[in-house]
Amino acid sequence: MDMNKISKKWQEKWEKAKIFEVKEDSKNKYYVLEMFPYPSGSGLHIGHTFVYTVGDIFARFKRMQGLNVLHPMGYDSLGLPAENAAIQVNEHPKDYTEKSTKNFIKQQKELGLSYDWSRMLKTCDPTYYRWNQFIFLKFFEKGLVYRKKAPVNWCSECKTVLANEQVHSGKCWRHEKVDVEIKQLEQWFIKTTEYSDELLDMTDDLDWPHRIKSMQKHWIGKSYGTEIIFDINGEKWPIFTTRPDTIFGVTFMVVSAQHSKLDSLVTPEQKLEVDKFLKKVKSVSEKELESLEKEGVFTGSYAINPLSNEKIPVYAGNFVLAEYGSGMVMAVPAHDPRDFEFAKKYKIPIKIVVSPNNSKESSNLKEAYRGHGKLVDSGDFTGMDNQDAVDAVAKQLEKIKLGKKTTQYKFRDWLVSRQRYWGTPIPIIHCDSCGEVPVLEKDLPIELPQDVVFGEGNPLLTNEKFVNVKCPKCKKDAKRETDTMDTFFDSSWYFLRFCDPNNSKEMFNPKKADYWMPVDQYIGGAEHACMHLIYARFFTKALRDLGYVKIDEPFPKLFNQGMVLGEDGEKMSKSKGNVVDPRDICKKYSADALRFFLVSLASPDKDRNWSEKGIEGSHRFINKIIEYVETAKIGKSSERNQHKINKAIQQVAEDYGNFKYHTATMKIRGLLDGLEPDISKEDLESFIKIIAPIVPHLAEELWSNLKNKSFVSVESWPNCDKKKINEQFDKEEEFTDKTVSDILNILNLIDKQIKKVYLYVLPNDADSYNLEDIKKRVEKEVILYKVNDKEKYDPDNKSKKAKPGKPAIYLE
RNA sequence: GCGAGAGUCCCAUAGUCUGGUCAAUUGGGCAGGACUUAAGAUCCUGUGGCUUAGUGCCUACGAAGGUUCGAAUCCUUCCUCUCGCACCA
Repeated sequence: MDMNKISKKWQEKWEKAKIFEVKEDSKNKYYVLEMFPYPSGSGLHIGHTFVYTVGDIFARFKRMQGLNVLHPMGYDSLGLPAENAAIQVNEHPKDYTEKSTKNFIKQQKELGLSYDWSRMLKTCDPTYYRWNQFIFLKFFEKGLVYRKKAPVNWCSECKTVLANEQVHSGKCWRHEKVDVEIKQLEQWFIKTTEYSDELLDMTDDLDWPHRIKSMQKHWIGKSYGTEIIFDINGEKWPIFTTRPDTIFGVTFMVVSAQHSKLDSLVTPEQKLEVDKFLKKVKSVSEKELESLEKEGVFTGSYAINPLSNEKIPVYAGNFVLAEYGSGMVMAVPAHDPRDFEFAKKYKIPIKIVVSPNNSKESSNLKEAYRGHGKLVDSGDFTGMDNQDAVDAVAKQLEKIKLGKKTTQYKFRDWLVSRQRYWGTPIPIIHCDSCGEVPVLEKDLPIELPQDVVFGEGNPLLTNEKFVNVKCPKCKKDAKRETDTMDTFFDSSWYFLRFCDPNNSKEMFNPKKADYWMPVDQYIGGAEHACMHLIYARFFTKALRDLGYVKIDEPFPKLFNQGMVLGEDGEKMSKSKGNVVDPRDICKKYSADALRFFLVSLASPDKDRNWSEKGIEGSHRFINKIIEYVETAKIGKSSERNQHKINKAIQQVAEDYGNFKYHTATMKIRGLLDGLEPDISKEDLESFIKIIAPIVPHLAEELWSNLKNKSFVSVESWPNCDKKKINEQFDKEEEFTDKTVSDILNILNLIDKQIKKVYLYVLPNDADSYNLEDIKKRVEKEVILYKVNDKEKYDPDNKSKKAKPGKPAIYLE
């Protein structure tokens, strides 16, 4: 059997018969989706192959279970890497992307993935991204989009700003060597924080891997505390603290060096010092900032402690985040390690206000005390347990209207504008008189102009026709926004577009979205925990509140597949030379062998190492399947076969449904191993159906060889006839194995020439041994007696040693 | 530091939720055998230790304790590893 020919044949037949295309109907729907790829020039890598295989097996299984399965595929084809790659080879990003996408599609088809190709979408098509623009405008109308000058993350390699989510440990998510710089720039933001609470609360109900949920929760990072208002120069400055109980220990304040109102705090005498400090802070990246020693400078201003009325100096510091809380903190060096470090450095007094033993001596304090204790030196609160004081102080502040209990989030609004070409143009026009004016809906899409010059700065600025426009409001000369949208905007709603991908009137028909959504099973890598998965959830909620969808969550179930590592257990990389190209594997062995191998290695959620020996093993197994089916005697199934098949129908279904493909392959191996040649057509067909989700091409071929006209891919999963399951057969297998093992063991131990093997079994067990099988395996003549057989040949009187499941043995 | 997860017989992996049927699944490797002129493919067997005509015993599922008649499986503590977040006040 030429597997490659077969694969191609069936791929063509599937496509021609459109068997994976679906419409809304009365059947129960099931939406299976793998995160769509970013099509790169280098083609599909083995990791892609793996996720799509994982998703495809699931989709195929659900389809066979009779569900109306939507399984679409698309391409996240706008974005920076394509732009950069295209520039490097001196091509236009559009042409470059088109080529890459074509290549991806070709390779995916070669894997036999059961997509509804009629729904294929590409985010770089204006027919798609016009709806990005539409959504942007709707968000704008609703007040979910705004422009603001803020300290933002800048990647010098990407030459654009980045969202918070795209900064990983101070580095650009795409350039692990590039430190992100903080710049003050005017940028577009999406008010993702509007949904902080809902995003946080609803994570609990999601059927997602623990760690993804915990990562998201962390990312949103809700903390409960108290807002306290300090008076500085007659102005009210709120700060956020989780430790209001230590308010009497505040000996200084620190405002972020990036704080927009820092200037107003700096006195003329301190201006020089502060400027010097700011210059120094500016030149360091966020990453360095983290490892850096805490530094600061006195601003010259003083704050008034609302409870003690003490006058406390205000510093500007490099360790306070401008964007968290109010960008200023109250510093309690005795009870906070950061404040302690700072106070020691600048010789600021340290005042103990919480003590486990009433001690107030701070001069020999080695580190901040963060434990519990009684309040000391704390006015009316002195003597109170500090945990009780958290509430008591908050209450008191509330009473005098200088504070209140509140919550804070780490989560920030999403910075969506990018100073690059290959993205969705932001549909806004800047007018000197009218300000930021949204493009009219009828003017959408704002298409990306082809004619631009790539070089320094945003290429879109080089197309004057694109930039110079009339203001939609006052018709005067105006400038088009040249920033484009973050690529994550595109992927935040593509799953909705799949419900109605060719609609040119609406972004999707609401009824269709109602039918298909939510995505019943989403599948993808963990790297998107705090990026795509948060944005997509936000979009769904925002679109719900705009009336476009009815669901609250797009992906109630998420499955994270593991990584495919190189043979050496390292991440595959060109420099390590451990890269495996799926195309080569397909050619050498077949798509089915690759699919089978990838899922047979380990449970799909775990990492796995590539193994050349392993793929050979899978290839061998596939040949074994072919060999069996071709030599099977079709007629009536032996009872043992009926038992084995029916048991497998049940067990494998359970494994497929729970992403336990690895154990499914183990059971399939076990099944084939024990199948006898005599089998009914129906049982043989069941066997083919069982393997079909993993090795679909082979299954179709075997299926059609049985003179079936239909596609096994859309046949229904076989019914398990429980009456046919008879554990006696498993017992027999076990007894037989053990007996063979025993006989061979004895043969090994003695060196007599043996011709005959006599077995003496307990009468009850007599049917539990497969004598033929034993003969074949020990390659000797075997004679079996019941122990109570009067006529038996037993010169050594061995028969008395027989036990349940264990015959007595005599050799001669 | 905080959070999530994991540690099983040469390697990988199943079993852990629902304790006994577990020296423990499956693949790979290795070893022996069958087939073959030979090789390959295929098939059978073995692969913790000692021991034995198929037996029995010991040691074992990261370490140490505990619960139990009984633990790879439940509880406690510890160690190691992986991943994510990280000056969030």
